[in-house]
Amino acid sequence: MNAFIKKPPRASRRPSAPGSKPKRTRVEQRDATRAGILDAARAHFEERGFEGANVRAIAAEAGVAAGTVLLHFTDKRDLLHAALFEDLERTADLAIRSTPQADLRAQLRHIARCFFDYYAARPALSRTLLEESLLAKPPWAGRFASQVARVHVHLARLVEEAKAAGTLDPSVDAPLLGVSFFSFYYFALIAWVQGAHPDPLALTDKLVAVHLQGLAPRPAPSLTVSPNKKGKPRAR
Amino acid sequence: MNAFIKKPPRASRRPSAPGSKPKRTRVEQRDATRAGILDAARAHFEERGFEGANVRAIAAEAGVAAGTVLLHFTDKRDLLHAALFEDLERTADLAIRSTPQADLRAQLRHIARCFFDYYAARPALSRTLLEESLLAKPPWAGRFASQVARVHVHLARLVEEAKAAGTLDPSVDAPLLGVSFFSFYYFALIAWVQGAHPDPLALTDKLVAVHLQGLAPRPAPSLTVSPNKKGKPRAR
DNA sequence: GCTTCTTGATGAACGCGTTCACTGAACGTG
DNA sequence: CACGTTCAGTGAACGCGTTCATCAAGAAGC
Repeated sequence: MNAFIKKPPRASRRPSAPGSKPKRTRVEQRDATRAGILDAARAHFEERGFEGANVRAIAAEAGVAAGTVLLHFTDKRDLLHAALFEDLERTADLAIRSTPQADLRAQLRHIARCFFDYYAARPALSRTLLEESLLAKPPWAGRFASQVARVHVHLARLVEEAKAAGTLDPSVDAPLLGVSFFSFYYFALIAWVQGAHPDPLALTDKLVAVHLQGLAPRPAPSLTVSPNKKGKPRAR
Repeated sequence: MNAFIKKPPRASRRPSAPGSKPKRTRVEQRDATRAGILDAARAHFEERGFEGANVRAIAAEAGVAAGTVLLHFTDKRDLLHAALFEDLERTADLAIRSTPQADLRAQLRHIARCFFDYYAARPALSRTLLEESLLAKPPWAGRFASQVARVHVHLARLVEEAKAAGTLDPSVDAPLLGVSFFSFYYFALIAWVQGAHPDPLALTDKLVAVHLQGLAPRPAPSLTVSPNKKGKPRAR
């Protein structure tokens, strides 16, 4: 600008709240601005979806300039993740922490339900959140993968427990069974998001049930038999 | 424009090819323009990916204005699908037509390979093509779903044949087994696209193998046993 | 306390997807 | 053949995500 003209202080210099705020450190300032942007982002994204929300409106609600948003977050997608990933992390924590002592099928059903609840609570965002959890680019891809890995470890532990309890054949590959579960879970979620299936939990449970049935302990080939043995899969 | 000034004819009035072209019908013109745009779109999308390609550059290569592209196609995504969906349809046709007479596992492996080859041939586009095949919006969602349904019918037929041949338990739900296959196939493809797994075909095959093992015919509970019976799943 | 450095913030400019007012040639009709 | 209509095509304008030159206030150094 023209150096001879002293510009007046800019309007809304700080993120606005009525009445002046005491001076604060840069870190406090940065954190407060970031928190305000995230709050506004959550509200906008959840209400209008990812594409329906726009950065200028989010910035306006946070009381900052659009450029400020992009100073704190790499881009619009980064903002979405920063706003909502913590909720997904809490969901994973809950799924792990609250897994009941029950048969494996019920446990897997419980875990699936926790995640489905997360998506069901955000219908306008479910497609984008799912898309990103599956196909995000670095660095978020790594974070989603870590989260899946965390749940996967938990699943493998549940599988080992089922083997020890005799409800799964000892030869079952626990990590691979975890991958099967994730396959069913994601397919059901995609079908739900696309409106092709109304109840992703029921579909997941069904697929899991058939898969687990096939992994039930089988008698060793033997001349000794027990008339009480259950062996026939449920017809469907 | 100023009615008193006669504008010279616009440059590149028609989609350009050196030398004048004979007059042609509107339908011919429309189809020729559309084909030229699709050719340019394929080249740009395959080379630079969906986001790396831009509509103005595609239009320039097709010898038309950007607005012309949007006259023929709803938006940039519609252009992508119009450019590449036929290839995916041919891939599905090939997968169905060339399924060998073999055990079910080999047949499913073959089908998966055909589709994986389609994605592998377009590395720059694989993520977007996969994303769209899973999560596209109408009307393309319907088209992708129809295609999946077509393959699903084929899978169910293969499953019934396996049941008839005695390699699957008669109680197996053929459509549900098809859904399991799609779950494994998509999970493996996502893992590949994300760089989390180098060989989607091997992963799919592994998941399918375990699943099918669990659906092998089981002896009815009986006092009669055959020492030759194979029954233990492969340990992993 | 002053000077210099660092960094949080700004908002206009830019790139690109999309819209739309306008153009002109093909088409249909009298 | 003339003329009104239809529609393929145009490209500037617009919306929105992102960039970047600039500003100003906190922090560090002397």
